[in-house]
Amino acid sequence: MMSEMGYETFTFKKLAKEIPTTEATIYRYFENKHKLLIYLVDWYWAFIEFQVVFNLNNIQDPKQKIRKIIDLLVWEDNSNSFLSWLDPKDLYYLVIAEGSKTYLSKEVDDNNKEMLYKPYKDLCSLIAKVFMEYKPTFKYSHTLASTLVETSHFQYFFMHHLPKLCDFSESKDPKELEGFLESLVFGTMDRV
Amino acid sequence: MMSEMGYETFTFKKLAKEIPTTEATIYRYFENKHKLLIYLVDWYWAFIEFQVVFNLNNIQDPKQKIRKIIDLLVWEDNSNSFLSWLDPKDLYYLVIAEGSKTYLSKEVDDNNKEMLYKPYKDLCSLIAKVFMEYKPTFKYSHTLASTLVETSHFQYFFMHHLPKLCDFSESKDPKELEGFLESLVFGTMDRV
DNA sequence: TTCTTATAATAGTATTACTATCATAAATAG
DNA sequence: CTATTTATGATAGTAATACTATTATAAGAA
Repeated sequence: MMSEMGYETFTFKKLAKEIPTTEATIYRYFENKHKLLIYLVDWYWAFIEFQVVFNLNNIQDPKQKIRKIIDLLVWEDNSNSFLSWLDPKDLYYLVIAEGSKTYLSKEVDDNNKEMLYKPYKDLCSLIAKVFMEYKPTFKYSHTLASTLVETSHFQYFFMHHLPKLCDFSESKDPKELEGFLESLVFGTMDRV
Repeated sequence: MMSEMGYETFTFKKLAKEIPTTEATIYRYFENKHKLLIYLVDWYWAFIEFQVVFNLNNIQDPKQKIRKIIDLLVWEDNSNSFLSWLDPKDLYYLVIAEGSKTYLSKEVDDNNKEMLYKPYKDLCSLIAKVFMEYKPTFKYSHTLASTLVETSHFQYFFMHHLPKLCDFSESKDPKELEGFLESLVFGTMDRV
C-alpha cells in the first residue's frame, strides 16, 4: 500500500480499513507512520545483508564477490528469495522511492541513537569489508559502500522517472546499471 | 526557516506569521509547500550552474575543470557568491537535507512534464559535457554527473549525521570528501 | 480620477496524526 | 476450569495541517 500510493498519501486510517482493524490498534504496534517506514526499510536491509552473506559463501575471489553484491543490489529478478508476508520485490520499490526519507528528517540523530539505522550500517560495513579484501590500502571503503548502495537506488529511480539524469533512457536495462556500478567501484579502488 | 525546522515541520502559516503576511497571500505565490521547495531547490541549481560556467571560463584543462566543479559542489566556503535575499549557503543545507524530496514523490512525472527539474538536469548536462571533454569515449557521462552531485550531498549529510556510513567521521573536512569524489570521478572515467 | 491588482482579515472545510476510554474477546496461568 | 492478563474493537475527541472562499481595502498604473 505504502509503495503504491506513496509515503505521504498513505495513512494509518487507510491501512486500518484495508487490514481490517482500527487506527488505534496500529498505533499500538507503530509509534507513527515514520517509524513504520523505518521498520520496513530496516527489514529490507536485513534481508539484503542475509542475501549477501548467503551468496558470498562459496565465492573466494573478492572481485567476484563485489560483482555478486552489485548484482544483489540491483534487482532484475532476485526471486530466489524466501517467501514471506513481506514481498522483497515490493520492499525494493518502496526503499528506492521512500528509503531516503528514513534519515532525511530532523529526528535523524535521535533515531540514530535508538539504533534505527543499524541494519543499513551493518550492510555497508559488510560491503566495506569485502572492498578491503579486494584493496586493503583503500581509504574510503565505507564511503564507497554507501555510495554504491545509494547510487544503485537513485539511478534506478532516475532511469524510470528522470532519464535525462542518466544514460539508460530507452533500454531501462538493470544490467547496464550494473555495468556502470562496476566501473564506479573498481575504477575508484583500482586507482590506489 | 524551512532549513532550520525541516520541510515537514515548516508550514505556510508559520511563514506568514514570520514575514508577516497571511497564509492566503502566500498561496497566491506558491501552489503548495512542495512547489515552494522545488522553487528553492531550482534556484540553488541555477545558482550552481552559473557558478560553474563562471568559474570554468578561464580554465582550459578538462581535469582542472572537473576539480573546480567538485570544489563548487562541496561548500567549504563559496562566499564569493553575490548577495541576495536568498543566502546560497542556507540553500546548500536545505538542498542537502530536503532536495531529494523534490523528486521522491508520486508527482515526479507530472512535475517533470512541467519542466520543474530543468535546472537540475541542465547542471548535470553541463557537468556531463565536461566529462566528455576529458574522456570522449566514456559512455555514462550523465549517470556519472548525477552520481557526483548526489554523492557530494548525501556524503556531506552522512558525515554529520551517520558517520558510520562514511570515513570522514572525526575530521568532517570537506576537503577529504572532495578527495573521495575526485577518485570516484577520475577512477571511473580512467578505466575506459 | 478611474481601473486594475494585491493584500489583509476572516472564516470555513476536509483530512491528518494522533490520544483516550471502555467493553469485550481471546489467550494463558494457576 | 476458572481467574487474570492482554489485545482488540468501537467510538469519541483534539490540535494542527493544507488548503479554499469572500469581501473590504490599500496601493499602483493608465
